[in-house]
Amino acid sequence: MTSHHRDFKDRLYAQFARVGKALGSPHRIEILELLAQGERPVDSLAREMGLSLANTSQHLQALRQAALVDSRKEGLFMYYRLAEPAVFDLCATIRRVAARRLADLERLLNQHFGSRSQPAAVGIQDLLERMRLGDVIVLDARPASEYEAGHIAGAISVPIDELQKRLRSLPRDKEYVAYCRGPYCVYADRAVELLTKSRRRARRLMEGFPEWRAAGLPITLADSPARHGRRGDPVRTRRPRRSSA
Amino acid sequence: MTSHHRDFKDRLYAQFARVGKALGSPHRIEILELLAQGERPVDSLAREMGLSLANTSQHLQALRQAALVDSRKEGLFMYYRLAEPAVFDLCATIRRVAARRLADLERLLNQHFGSRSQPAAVGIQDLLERMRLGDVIVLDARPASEYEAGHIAGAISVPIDELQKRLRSLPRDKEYVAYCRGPYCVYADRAVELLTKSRRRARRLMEGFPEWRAAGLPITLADSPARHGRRGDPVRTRRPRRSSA
DNA sequence: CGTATACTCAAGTGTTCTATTGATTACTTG
DNA sequence: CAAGTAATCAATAGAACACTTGAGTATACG
Repeated sequence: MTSHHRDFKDRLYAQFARVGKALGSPHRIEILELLAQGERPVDSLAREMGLSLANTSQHLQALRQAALVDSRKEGLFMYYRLAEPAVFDLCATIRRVAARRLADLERLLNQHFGSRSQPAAVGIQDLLERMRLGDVIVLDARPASEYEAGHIAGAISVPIDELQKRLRSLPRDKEYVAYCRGPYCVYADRAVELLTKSRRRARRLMEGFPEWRAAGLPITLADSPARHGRRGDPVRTRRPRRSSA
Repeated sequence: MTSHHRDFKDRLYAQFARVGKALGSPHRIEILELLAQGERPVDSLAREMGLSLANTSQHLQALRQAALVDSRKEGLFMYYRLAEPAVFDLCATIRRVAARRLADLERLLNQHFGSRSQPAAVGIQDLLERMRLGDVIVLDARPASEYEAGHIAGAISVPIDELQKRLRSLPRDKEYVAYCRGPYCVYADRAVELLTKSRRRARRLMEGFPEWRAAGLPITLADSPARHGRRGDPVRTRRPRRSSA
């Protein structure tokens, strides 16, 4: 009975460790954070992360083996997504533990953000309150495809790369709250910087879209599957009829 | 800026992956689950898990590097404990994802528990309700040292190995709820089995002590540091004066 | 039907991880 | 101070892992 019981325990913990193993690679964590924004095809991930296609594919296989992601094929593209909301919880908890306990991480963050002379970040509850009062513009600084896949209800999409040239079309009399992928994403910081330089009041949301969604707050989802073109290309989905462009 | 930014991201995710890596070994997960019951010295962990002392120590170093555990020295013994409650959340989330998504795990559990003809398990809320009504005996089936380190307020300690011989001292007119280390621990199942065989009404608590504590429900903590003797030995703490035993 | 594209697979290589062994350190006790 | 115990350290062999490269598969498109 005892050795049989050992055997059961070993198998049991081996299963749990399958999930843990998948979380043991920096690249795989990054993939999960990206997929938390919405589903994406392999080559889009590979390009963003600077990995080879084959390597990215292999990491995705590893994540699938650990049951952390699912996929769906559409034409040539294989779209991967988080298998369930709990997977994002996993990432968030890891971040929380790391942030609280790892001195190296704190040093790294101080070094990178330390000298930011920005207005304090806004919390999710603060933003909710503000939105109810209606005196705020919520600005999504992520790439357009991520906005399309899902965004905070009522937010406008201004990808960080386009903000500069779209500045003049943005009203001056409102206060801005910019958000992006998460607490460690810099897009919102850059947006706040640009907005502040142009004499607008702006602050960043501390959290990102995934945290907002996980809190069960109102979001707008894509009506059709996400689209991911390469930078600069005209975005193509299935069946592009050039006459209808 | 871009390559510098890549560098930052790489360092950032490397930090998160430090935590993930620590969760990638079955033995380390088991250690964390044991430490969730309360602090323990190295050799006590090693003996329970059937690992060598050196190996166990190394795993603990790995966990410490990932900032998941802390330690404290008392005499010859080095007591390890979870660094913070969020570490248990991590384990619990991993279990949840694995339970929902891994077919292998489901198969393993069916194979091991599948044929259990036991009364349905009780949830934490059910138990709370019952305790308020006062018609239930809450029985802690874990080893005495874990009970001493912390247990559900009002529970009695009946380690599973002693239950058989203590049966006659247990009242027959009450209903029992047995709990142990967690949902995959079998101590409570065995306790229910023995109690049922002796014509008592008994059910197990679905969750274990760590889940109860994580829910913020009332517990009783050790007044003094935990003690872990080897089986059968008289429990020794610091400064044992044989006259006062 | 041929070409291009997105992805996967398989093999190879260098690295990292795990567990063992034996030695060493730290502390307690007599 | 010598002996015993808990734990760590150091060295090592074998396994597992990550990334590359090149080939192979499936789908789309002209």
